[in-house]
Amino acid sequence: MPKVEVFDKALVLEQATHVFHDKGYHATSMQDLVDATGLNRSSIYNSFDNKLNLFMACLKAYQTAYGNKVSNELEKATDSLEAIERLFKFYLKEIVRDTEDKGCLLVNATSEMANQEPCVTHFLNSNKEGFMTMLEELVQNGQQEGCINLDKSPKEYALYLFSSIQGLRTTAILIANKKDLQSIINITLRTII
Amino acid sequence: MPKVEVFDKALVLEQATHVFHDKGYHATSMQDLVDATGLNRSSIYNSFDNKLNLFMACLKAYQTAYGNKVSNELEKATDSLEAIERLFKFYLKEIVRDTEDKGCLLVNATSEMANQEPCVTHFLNSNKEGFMTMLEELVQNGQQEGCINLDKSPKEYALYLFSSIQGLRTTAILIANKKDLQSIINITLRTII
DNA sequence: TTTTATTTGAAATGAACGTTTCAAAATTAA
DNA sequence: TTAATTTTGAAACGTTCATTTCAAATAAAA
Repeated sequence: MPKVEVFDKALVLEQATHVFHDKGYHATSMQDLVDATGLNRSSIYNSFDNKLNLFMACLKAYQTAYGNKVSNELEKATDSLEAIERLFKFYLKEIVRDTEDKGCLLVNATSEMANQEPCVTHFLNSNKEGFMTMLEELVQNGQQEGCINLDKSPKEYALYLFSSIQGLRTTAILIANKKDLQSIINITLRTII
Repeated sequence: MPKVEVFDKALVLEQATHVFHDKGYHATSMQDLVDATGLNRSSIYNSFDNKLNLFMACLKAYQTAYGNKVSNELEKATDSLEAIERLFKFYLKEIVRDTEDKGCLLVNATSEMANQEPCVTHFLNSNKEGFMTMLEELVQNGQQEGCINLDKSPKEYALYLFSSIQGLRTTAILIANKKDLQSIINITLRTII
């Protein structure tokens, strides 16, 4: 009996994500989202309830898409240090691709909303935990393989790398020069070798 | 003949800055600013023209206040490495003081507005230049004094430190733990020693 | 005290905000 | 073909937005 949902939800999320990513949460209006998705207001509210909920769905979609890309990169590596190098290389590539200087949606959400919207804070904390777990495993394996030094614990190095990536993504908004960013990465990685 | 301005402009800027810092630019309404400053709308518009201009004045006030605090810290140091250590210690202190998890106003402005508002972008770029110049001098002196290694140029290390601070300020929004943040700083600084 | 310039208060401006409403269109199962 | 259910479109909802208006209050200069 039901008329079934006709639009491509993944595509709609992608389009909405791009607007949020470009303008931020508060500067994005529902009209912007209507324009970007081509959907009717009613359809958006039918599917996502409200603006914040749609934003949360965009955060999750962004996180998933990035997680998959990162996983693919890591699988190519033959050792854990190379995996970390590939991780940074991947971010550098993303930064260079980002000609609109949008930065990272998750980092931007941290700045704009982490101290204001509990559901965003919760999401970002979970994301941080997952990312930290991945980094810790990489560091631990790297230390066992002998390609990462033992000066600090996997947890400490993981947090250092996490913070470095956050810094890189913010710095890259102001500094487009690829060589400069590569230099930051080189110095960062030399620390753990 | 003129009736002279009666309110304390520095105080008003401080109050307005706090609101912008807490909620971000777009989430802050003129009503919020009226409430926070106690000023009448007309007085605000008389003195600052519009919301964006008031925000710019807040950025400048914040930058000046921070610059002075940083200068005071640096003067206490006996060598350039200690100066850099004091710089990071100062940021850590600021982070711990920031119980509302507001982060850094300038970093937040980079995330929220650098790709949208040309005047904000211009301000943040100037700020970056000034900060980089200071860091470069510190590194160069440190290298001449022999307390910072010669592996990389002053410019490269300065950018690395700049990016590290940006990362620290964003990471600290999600991670309140002082010990963890101190660990990040230790690893960062060990790199240049 | 009067004149002149400025600040203030309070209300009003029109536009934009997120969200709701509801009848019409659309689609599938019976 | 009819009945059931959902999506759609367009308009309207009340609220809030940044900004303007303007008369009244204020204060220094004449």
